Amino acid sequence: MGSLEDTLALIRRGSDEILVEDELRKKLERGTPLRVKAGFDPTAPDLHLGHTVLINKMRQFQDLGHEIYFLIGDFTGMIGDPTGKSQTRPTLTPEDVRRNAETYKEQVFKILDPERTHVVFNSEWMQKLGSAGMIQLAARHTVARMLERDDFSKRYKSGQPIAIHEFLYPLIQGWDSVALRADVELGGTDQKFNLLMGRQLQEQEGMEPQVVLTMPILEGLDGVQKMSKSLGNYIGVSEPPDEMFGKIMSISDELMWRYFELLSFRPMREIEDFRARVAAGENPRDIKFLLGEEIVARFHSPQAAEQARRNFIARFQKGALPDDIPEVELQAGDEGLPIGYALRDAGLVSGTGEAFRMIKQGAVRIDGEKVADRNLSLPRGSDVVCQVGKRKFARIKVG
RNA sequence: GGAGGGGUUCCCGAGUGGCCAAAGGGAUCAGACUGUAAAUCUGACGGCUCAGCCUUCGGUGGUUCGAAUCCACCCCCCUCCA
Repeated sequence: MGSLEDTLALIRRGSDEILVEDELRKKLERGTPLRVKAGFDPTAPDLHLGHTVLINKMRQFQDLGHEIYFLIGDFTGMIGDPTGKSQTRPTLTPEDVRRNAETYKEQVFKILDPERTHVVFNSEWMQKLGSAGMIQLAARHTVARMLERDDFSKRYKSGQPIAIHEFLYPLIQGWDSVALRADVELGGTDQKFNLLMGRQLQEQEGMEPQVVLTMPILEGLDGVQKMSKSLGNYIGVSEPPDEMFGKIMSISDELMWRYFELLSFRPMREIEDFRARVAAGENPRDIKFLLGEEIVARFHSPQAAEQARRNFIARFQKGALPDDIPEVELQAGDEGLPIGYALRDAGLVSGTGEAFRMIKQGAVRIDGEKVADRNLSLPRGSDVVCQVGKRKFARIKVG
């Protein structure tokens, strides 16, 4: 480890805000490992790259020798974090929460060192708190102050419902920091309110308040909304290499720089150099290849990354078929299998209505030949590759 | 508890008796152009082998030849007052 200033610079990289940086400096000066907390709501069973922005930062703290508390909000998960939501979220059943939490644990260790990570569940102390304790906790904050939170006030002003239990969420998250005696809490910028709650509660408990470090929210594939499972604009860390690579290639050039900044481990200096090269006329696609390879290598392997790039080039630049086309065996009557049913049953379209629409739009190909006749039937014994649009393929065998 | 406003297709949001499967926007999908980019343009966008038929406008029942639109009751949300 270098000097204190080097450490601070490293921590600062990519972060949005550090509250309060002087306090962090003092904590670091003590030389003892800090207790670093980050909480995750077990609502989404799959981690995506958006989550990894934060996890990467946790990893960084870990590498600096600090103690990481990976908090799974199994208790709060039953409430559903209202942050950034325009409406009340449905609560999860204990079953959902438990199952999702398991998946979280598996996936997070693709980045964090399991040996040096404390995985904790907030139900541990929240269950003990009991209803009386919960009421005392609720008494520590006022409605007016709660309504200061941007999304609450927006919802309130625009006439959207806010359920009372949603007010409890920030309080519980803050109480988690008390229970863990956290020195630092990491979270997305949208978590700022909740993170600051921890400082307040810790001070009330006579503890030194935690330092709050916020990380930017990663935009999803659309480049506008935040990456999230429910919006479908995400890249999951468990996705197959080709999928992961392809999704990265589909982002806009502008968004690529954002991804470099938040997801790449390359030094900023190197990224600036890429920018210069693109400005000088280099095809941004080739730079995007580098990003795609780095990400795939992180979650799979360097070999998989290279293969993904080759597959991508073969498929989209040279028009080759993907090599992992799903096979479907379908039964036909004497007259063969009508194309509409074939496409539907192969899962290429949602129904025959969509099948006909796709045919009309010229999106359907069989063995590379464009299909124009909606009354076409696949005869028995057919073994053909059907394609709908650029991305959906299936090998259909008719029996 | 009282008064008022509202619940429309994935989302937002028009629509107050037939011309409504329901404007417009967003999202999405497809085609063109490309770098599977982005942006843009074109088309589709409840279901169905589809020039037609079937099922939708919080729920249930009613009025009517005909209801998203009118009536009754119920459920839910919001605002103000208590």
